[in-house]
Amino acid sequence: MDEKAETRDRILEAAGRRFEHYGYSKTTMSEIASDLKMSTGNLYRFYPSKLDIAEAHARAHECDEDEMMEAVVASGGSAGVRLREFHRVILEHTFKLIDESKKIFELAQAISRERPAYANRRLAIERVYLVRMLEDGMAEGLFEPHDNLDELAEMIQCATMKFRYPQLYNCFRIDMLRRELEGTMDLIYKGLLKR
Amino acid sequence: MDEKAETRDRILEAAGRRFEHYGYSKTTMSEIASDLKMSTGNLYRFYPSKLDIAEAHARAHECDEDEMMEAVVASGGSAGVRLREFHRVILEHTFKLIDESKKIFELAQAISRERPAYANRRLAIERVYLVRMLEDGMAEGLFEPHDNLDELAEMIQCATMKFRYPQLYNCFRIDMLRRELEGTMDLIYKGLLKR
DNA sequence: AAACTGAACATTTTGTTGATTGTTCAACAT
DNA sequence: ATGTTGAACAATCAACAAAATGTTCAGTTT
Repeated sequence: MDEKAETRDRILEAAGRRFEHYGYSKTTMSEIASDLKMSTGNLYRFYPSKLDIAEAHARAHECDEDEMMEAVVASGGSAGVRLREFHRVILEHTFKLIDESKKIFELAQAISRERPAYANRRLAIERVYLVRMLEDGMAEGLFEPHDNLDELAEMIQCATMKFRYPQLYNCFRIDMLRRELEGTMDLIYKGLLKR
Repeated sequence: MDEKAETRDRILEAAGRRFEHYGYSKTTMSEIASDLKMSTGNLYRFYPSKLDIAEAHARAHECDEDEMMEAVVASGGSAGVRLREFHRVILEHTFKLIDESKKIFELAQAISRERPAYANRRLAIERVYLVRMLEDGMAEGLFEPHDNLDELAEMIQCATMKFRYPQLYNCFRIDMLRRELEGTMDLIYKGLLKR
C-alpha cells in the first residue's frame, strides 16, 4: 500500500504545477488527470475533491511559513522585539503574495473561503509561536504574567487582523500598513509590559 | 435660491423612504422622480448621481450615530470605562444593522464600497470622540501622556477593525465577537495606562 | 478482488439576449 | 434666461441557454 501514497504525491505535484502556473480556478481535474495519463475518475480514489487537493498542496507548503515563523521566534533579542518582528514578517509575506503571486493568493483565498476550518487551524498554529514568545517575555520579566496564554494570543490576533487580511479593506498601500502596524504593535506591546 | 434647497430636501426625503423600504439597489431614479412628480432628468439638476443622493441621506442620518457616540463619551465614569463602552456600542450597532435592517446595511455597504473617502471621513469623526476620551483619561491621570492623540486614536481603530466590519470576516456570531472585543479592549486599555 | 476507465450526471461558469436603469442633452415651457 | 422635460444613449442587470467542469459509478482491465 505504498503505491497509493506515491500516486497521491504525484497527483499533488501535477496539481501544484498547474495551480502555481494557472491558478486554482483555471486548472481542471481533467488537466491534472491527463498530465498523469490517468482518468479523472481515478483522481477521486486518491482525493475526495479538487478542494482537498488544494488543501493538501497548502499543507505541503505550510512548512515554509512555519520555518519563517520559527526563524523569528528562535532568533535572538527580547520577546518584545521578536513579537514585533513576527508581525512585520507576516505582513510582508502576505503582501508579497497579493502583489507578486496572484496565483497562489487565489489558491489561499479559495481555501480560506471554502474551508474556514483550515484557516482557523492555521491561526491556531500561529498562536503556538505567539504563546512561546509570550512565555519568553514573561520569563524575561518583561511581560506581565498571565494564566491563559492562548487566549491572550487570540486577542493579539484580533487586534492585528487588519494586517493579516489587508485585501479585505481594499488597502494595498504597504507603506501605510507598515506604519499602522508599528503603531498598533506599540499599543499591544505596552499592554503586555510588566507594571 | 431657497427653492433649490427645498427641492433637494424633498428629493432626499422621497429617496430616503424608498431606500429604507426597498434598499438602495431596488429603488430607481425614475421611482424617486415619479414620487415627486418630476422627470428623472430633473433629479440631476439637484444631485450629480444616485450615489450622491445616498451619501446625502447617510449624512442626514449621521447625527443619530453621532448622538450615540456623544452619549457614551459624555456619560459619567472614567475614560477607561467609556472607551470600552464606546466600542461595545459600535459593535452592537453595526451588528444590529446587519441583522435587522438589511436595507440600511446595503446602503451603508454601497457607500463605503463606492465612496471610500466617505468611510474615511466617518472614521475621522469617530476619532474626534476617541481623542476626547483619551484627553480625559490623561487629565484623570489614568492614561500615559501622548503628544499625537489623533494618531493614537488611529491605532486604536486599527486594532478594533475586526469589530467595526465583522461582515468582512464572515463572523456573524455576536457572542464570540463580544468576548473577543472584551479581550482586545483589555489589551488596549493596559497599553494606555500610566506606568 | 482491486485498480482503473470514461461515459453519465449534476453543478458551476460562461456567453448571449433583452430589459432595466443611470445619465445626458437637445428641445420645450415658463 | 431659467427651469423642466422626456427621448436617446450607455452601462448594468436578469434570465436563459450553452458550454465547461467537478463528481459519480457501472462496467472493464489487471
